[in-house]
Amino acid sequence: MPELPEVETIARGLNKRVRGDVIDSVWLGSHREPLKSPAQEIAAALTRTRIAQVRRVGKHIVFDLEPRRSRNGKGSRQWIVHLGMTGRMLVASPKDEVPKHTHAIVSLASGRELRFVDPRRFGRLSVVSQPSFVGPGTEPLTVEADDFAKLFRGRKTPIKAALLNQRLLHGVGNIYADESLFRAGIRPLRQAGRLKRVELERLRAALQEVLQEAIRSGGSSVSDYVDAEGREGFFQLQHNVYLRTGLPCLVCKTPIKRIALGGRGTHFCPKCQK
DNA sequence: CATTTCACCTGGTGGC
DNA sequence: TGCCACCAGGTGAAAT
Repeated sequence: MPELPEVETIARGLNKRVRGDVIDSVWLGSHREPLKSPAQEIAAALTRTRIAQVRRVGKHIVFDLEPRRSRNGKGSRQWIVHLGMTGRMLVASPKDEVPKHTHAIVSLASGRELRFVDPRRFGRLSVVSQPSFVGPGTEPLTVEADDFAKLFRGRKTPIKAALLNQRLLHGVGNIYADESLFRAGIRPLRQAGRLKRVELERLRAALQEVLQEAIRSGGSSVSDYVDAEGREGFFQLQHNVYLRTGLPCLVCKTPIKRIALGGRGTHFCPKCQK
């Protein structure tokens, strides 16, 4: 569900609301899919730790946990949450009704709860103990021109597929790949390695603009997405191509085309994008 | 390696 | 109303 702007919005909201709070106890549901390690291990690693901060890395929410001051403490850990397609991470009150598909409830010393809800169960919870969690790829918001160009050098795959590859740029998903290619005037099927330097620079600028604007709008709520407080984003109102199949291009009125690329719906304007 | 395809899930929508 | 096909912010394993 959520891409970089949505995860950024959620992580900022969580950081604001639960930074400094202490995890008292953890309940995990019976479905195995959302857990990357045994429930016991995850619950044990989280229980009685303080949340030092919450941040985003790629599409992951990272809770930096302060080490417990016990003799056998293993040092600092991170609780890593990936929301998959339909995951939500919500700050709630224990009095609030627990929605269907709730897979984890983390009770905080402040009396509130963190709830992980995910109907499709593509999301994942894990705990790592590296000092700093680094994502699979390069951060799109800050990547510079030379590094950006280098990522695509020699690649025969379509540029859209390359944008979705988390080992290259992490955080870009289907909405913002389509939207940034539209803004850059580049067709999704163009071979990544054959893009000219000026096109790559247009693409980098377009991608960073569209991600920043989406963060300012609190993300795109297409179906499930809400932030940590349960509020929808509104960047979907500014989409130029995503899910606009057959509708007139907002620039030239040509109907927006939809193709399947690597199993993902891909939307573009056949006239504006070359 | 790089690239492509498909399975993993539930739920909403639209056609008949 | 029901049934069915298709679609959906994502990955990761297996095949090519």
